[in-house]
Amino acid sequence: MWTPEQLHAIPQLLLEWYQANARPMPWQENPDPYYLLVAATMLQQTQVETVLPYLERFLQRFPTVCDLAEASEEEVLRYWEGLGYYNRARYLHRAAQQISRRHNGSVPCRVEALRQLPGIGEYTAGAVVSIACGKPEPALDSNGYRILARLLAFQKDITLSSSRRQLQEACRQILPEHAPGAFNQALMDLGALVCTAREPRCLVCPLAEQCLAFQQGLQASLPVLPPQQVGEKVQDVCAVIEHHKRWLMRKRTDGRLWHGLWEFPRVRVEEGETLEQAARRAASMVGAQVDGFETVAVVRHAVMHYSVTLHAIRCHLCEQPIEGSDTLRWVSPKEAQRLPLSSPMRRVLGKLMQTQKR
DNA sequence: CATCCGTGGCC
DNA sequence: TGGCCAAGGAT
Repeated sequence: MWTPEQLHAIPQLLLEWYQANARPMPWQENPDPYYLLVAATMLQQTQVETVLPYLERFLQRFPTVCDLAEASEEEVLRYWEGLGYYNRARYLHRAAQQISRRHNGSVPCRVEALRQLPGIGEYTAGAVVSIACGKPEPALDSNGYRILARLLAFQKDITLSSSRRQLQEACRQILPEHAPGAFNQALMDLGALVCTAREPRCLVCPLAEQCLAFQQGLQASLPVLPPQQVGEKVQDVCAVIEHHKRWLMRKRTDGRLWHGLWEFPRVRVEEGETLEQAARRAASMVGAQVDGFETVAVVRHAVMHYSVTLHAIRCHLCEQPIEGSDTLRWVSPKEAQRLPLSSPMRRVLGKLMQTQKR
């Protein structure tokens, strides 16, 4: 796999580059395992610049494992709102509760123990133990896989589990025992700053001389990735059901998209269906009969491979009132603002509040 | 192994 | 505007 020359030169050159070019991270002063656990979880599929303000707010509110374990899921989600992948927040919350009970409130520093916890995979466990505990474990993220694939001119799809295993093994062979945390972070910083997905800056790369892809002029066509799905355009409607200046909101509990977040009852517009018909269907989903439809907001957003136009349609409750429950509430505008919402639903609420003022 | 889960920035 | 991408993990 590696030539003897690469085996020695790569970790050396990478660590030297890292000493001069490391991006400052808030945990560098105090690499606490709990801090790293929260940070690594937030950083899953999410860029550093996006995470940092969330991380600060989150740790200020939940400074210890126990603070997080004792909080309500709804409050945890409120602090996660806007970061996406909300299962991460719910798993982290549960992990904190398990650490509280089974590990006396201190985050374990063994990969096998961490991997038992919900939401913690190979990357997150490796990041925590290597950075917070100095243990020689790889922490390969998409940056690491991309860099290793280019260094080795690796020709197979790097998202295959067989490829991942090979690249993890390759990483172990060059992982320095004395500085695993710095090495792992160096891979991520090099991937973010130099060995980028598009237009890698090979002319300033410390590993250019060791990189088989660069030598063969393949850096732009590696790594090999699977073909991706084509985007689909869809229309959604949410029903803003009003009654005595309150709105009927429901909590999503389908275990899928936006699980645990609140919304105005929402449906996908079906083929041949009008927006008003869809609004009736959204209302009937929570047992409400409505009339008096008026579009109050149109919000465009993207979810995964869908491109969504969300129409918020205000309507009035007719006939008997609807009973609230754990997952259904009549809320004042002020109460609505305090609920955890998805980003598009937060924008709908913002427009509603604007029109309310006038 | 395939699919699902968010969002914002960039070009 | 639309596609791509980012400190992945669960089912």
